[in-house]
Amino acid sequence: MDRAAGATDLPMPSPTPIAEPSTPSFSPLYQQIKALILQSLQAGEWKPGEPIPSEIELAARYRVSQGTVRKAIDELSAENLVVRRQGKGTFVATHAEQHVQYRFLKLVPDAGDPNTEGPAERTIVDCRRQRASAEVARALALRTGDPVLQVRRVLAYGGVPTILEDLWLPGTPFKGLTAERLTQWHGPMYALFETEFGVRMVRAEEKLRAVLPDAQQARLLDVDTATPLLSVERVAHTYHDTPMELRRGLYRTDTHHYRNELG
Amino acid sequence: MDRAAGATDLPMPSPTPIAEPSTPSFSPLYQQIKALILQSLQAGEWKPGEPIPSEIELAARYRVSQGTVRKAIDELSAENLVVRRQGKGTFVATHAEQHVQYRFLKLVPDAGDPNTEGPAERTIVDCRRQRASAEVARALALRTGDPVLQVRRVLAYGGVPTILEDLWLPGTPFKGLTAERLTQWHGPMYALFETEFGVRMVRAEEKLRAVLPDAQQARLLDVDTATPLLSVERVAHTYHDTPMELRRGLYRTDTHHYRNELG
DNA sequence: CAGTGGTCTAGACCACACT
DNA sequence: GTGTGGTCTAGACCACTGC
Repeated sequence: MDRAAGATDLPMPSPTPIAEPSTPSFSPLYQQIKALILQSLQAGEWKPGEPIPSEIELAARYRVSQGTVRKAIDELSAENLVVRRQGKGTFVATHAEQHVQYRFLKLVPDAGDPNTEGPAERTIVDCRRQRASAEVARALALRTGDPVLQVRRVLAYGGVPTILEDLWLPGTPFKGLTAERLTQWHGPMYALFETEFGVRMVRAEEKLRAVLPDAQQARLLDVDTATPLLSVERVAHTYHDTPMELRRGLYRTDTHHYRNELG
Repeated sequence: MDRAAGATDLPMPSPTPIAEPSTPSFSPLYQQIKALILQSLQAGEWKPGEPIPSEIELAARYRVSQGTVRKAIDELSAENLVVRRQGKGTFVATHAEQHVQYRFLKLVPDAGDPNTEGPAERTIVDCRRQRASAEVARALALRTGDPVLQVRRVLAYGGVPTILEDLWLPGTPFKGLTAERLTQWHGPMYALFETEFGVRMVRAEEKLRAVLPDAQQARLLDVDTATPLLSVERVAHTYHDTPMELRRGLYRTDTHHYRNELG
């Protein structure tokens, strides 16, 4: 069913937006608008932290009613791609904001709230360019042998090493990322990815397992090899579900736990 | 700011619903409607799986526009308390539905999708009434010594014991729950809670840790005591965030893993 | 004050499911 | 066809922000 309409009547809207790029399929108007906004988001038309145009402006731009734009933004907001602030505007979400910092880190101390714990002490153990193994290539949608960047780091709380992480990043988007850059950066790593490389992590999935560390891992976390650790394998995605990071974490769960909400 | 209004003008709505019970505070109209619907839900006015009144009916009942009811139901739907079905109606959500069965179980097989795995083989190891320890009482918002029901069971997949669970349930709402009832029931345990005891689990939070089993736990899971296991402590809540179940699970993660989505 | 998002209404039409 | 939820519009007013 085509929705094309000769807009002659007044209450008869023209549900076909004049669309800047062309949208292929047919779905509710607000979904099309959402897709268009998403494109602009991905294209970097508005940067993280910046306001996007007001609902009225967007309604005019796409030739739809404000209510339709509203519903599109509602969904983007529900997906944490955008943040609404009454009286001010709608802003591109960012990992740099104080409120939602470390959104993807679910490890919290057993006692006391995560905010009083203070930031982790970070140590970059290793940072090297290399070629993607088959496994890494699959996770990052690359080809085996493509250049990747591997980072290994330790996070400690109150002097106690608690998290050991290995990261793999696709080489091309992260050209220029060095151990020094990582060391000097203060704040969430994903915020650095945004500001320095224009890569915004939007969604991630994790696989959790209980494992024993090998000798090297045990040493870095200051535990013995019989201490069970929480293994967290994460694939983080940017817009359009493009995988952009593989992360393997080992968490000590003697003083912390992984907190999860089930809706 | 009071919203009371003498509805004389036409486009001037009367945002104060005639409200059946009285709603205490002041919030957007649709929030008040949502709260009213929630009350009916909790009171069991409509049972799980049954349709709630149509949007038009509810709009008439509460003296608001359909759009306002719609927004209220939108939120209830987003919170999985209610399920909309186009052309049919809006239904009270239930754990008995095929599609969202085992919504709270995040353990999935490493290979193959969870649906082909088939249902777990369930074994009730223990089921007894006893008095709440301080710890259990705190989790369930009871007093120490209050009657509780404790259940221990093992879930196996393809003959391999994979999950060992201890459950604590408040004694009063679950009066009459026996090992026999549990054994004879086929389907999700939360579905049994709904149909037999009118307790609908709505939300839960979990704390995950990597641990080693004690001798008895190891035996029940057919592993040795050096095998790291995923410990999952869950508190499940019914309406209004009332805790109704404490569950401690031990998951084998050699063939399965705990899958989590980060938005 | 003007501009933004947030709420509410009213009415039209569409898509879907029963009967 | 009737009734349900789903989409879209238009317009009014409210609440918050910042000039």
